[in-house]
Amino acid sequence: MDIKEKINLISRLTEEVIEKDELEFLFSQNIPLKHYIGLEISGKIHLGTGLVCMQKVKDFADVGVKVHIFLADYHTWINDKLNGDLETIKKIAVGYFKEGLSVAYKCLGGNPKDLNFILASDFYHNNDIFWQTVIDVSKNTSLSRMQRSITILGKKEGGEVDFAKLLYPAMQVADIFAGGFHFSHAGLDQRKANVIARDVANHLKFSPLKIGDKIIKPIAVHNHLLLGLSKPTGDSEEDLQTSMKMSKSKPDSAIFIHDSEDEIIRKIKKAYCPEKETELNPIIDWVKYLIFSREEKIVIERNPEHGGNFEFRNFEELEKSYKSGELHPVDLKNFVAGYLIELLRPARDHFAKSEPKKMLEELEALM
RNA sequence: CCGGCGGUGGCGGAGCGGUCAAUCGCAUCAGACUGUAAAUCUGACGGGCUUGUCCCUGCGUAGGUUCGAAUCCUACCCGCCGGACCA
Repeated sequence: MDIKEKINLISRLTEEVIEKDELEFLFSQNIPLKHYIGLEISGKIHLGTGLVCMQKVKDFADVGVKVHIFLADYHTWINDKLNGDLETIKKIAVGYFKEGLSVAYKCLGGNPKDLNFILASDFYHNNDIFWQTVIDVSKNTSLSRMQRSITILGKKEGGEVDFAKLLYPAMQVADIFAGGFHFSHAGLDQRKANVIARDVANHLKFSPLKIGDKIIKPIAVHNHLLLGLSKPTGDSEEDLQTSMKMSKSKPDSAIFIHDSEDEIIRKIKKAYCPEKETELNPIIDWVKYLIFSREEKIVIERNPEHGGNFEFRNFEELEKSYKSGELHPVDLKNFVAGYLIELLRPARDHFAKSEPKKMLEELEALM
């Protein structure tokens, strides 16, 4: 694969790559490149993580970058998820979570053996460099900036938090440097951490990121955040933005990788999906990011009485048809539900087996 | 540790001695309307059933006062704010 193709693959369907110009330099270096994505062990794996993030992970793997999934148990603890109990979180991380991400990767056609999992607490154990880097990052970042950055934990800016939460961004940034990762991949919501990483990159004493003698900044790759299935609400633009994201805490706004066929159908059926409207329309969003990310062409079935089947060769064609009113929400929904049922079959089957099933049930008992 | 304020249903938030299972808003669920959803309207929304001017549980926890307490008193726990301490 030539460099141009690599750059295209890494950049495709992302919200942004900071800075895209630096990709060419990196790929031309002929050194092993390392990718990182940190994930909190916050609950069941939904399609945002399982399919969108993992698709990008696969893009990295496909261009020959070594991919690392950082199971952020400490961060999860700080963020009070799963009862804020570190031992429980660890167990779920190396059990359910690892299992789930692997099988999600498989759904996308990847080989789970390519995934390198790192448990945060293992990584931190007896790791002076990491803790020194935490302090190093902190010394190069102001308190107010850290306070603003708590949005990466899903907290409202300016909200009340315990002090540990202010440690979180510094730890996340330190993960990148202490691990020596060239690519910091995350959802767009994690932008603040990655921007801090780039801002402090030239000032770190303990573990600057280097190629040869040259200090480089980690390249931030931010993937799209899938829209939730419920109607976005809120007065301010900001509220609107947050309310439309898929969220584990809103049970029916998300589909989980192991949801049953009936659940998938039920959730899609009750999904917000205004006719002719393609902005803020979750079903349209899903078609773009979950389906056209992997299909050259799709055929949508439609009752002959409504005019017969459709064939679309790219998202733009579908979008145009939908906007015109030609493609009806119900036909689109049926297609998406059917597609997801097939795509997720390996995950569903896997979590029907006794061991994984037990892991899932243990997790559900905690929520 | 001291002081102030506060802890009510999934959430927000009324009530401040009886008529309180607790106004109201949101969320949720069901139905009507649309080839989906949304919006709108109707109903349900602590639990139970024999569905009733029925029973049980209930307003941070434990006691107390009172014929009667979510409402008053005491202690304790938790949260926020301020202060004190600071080798």
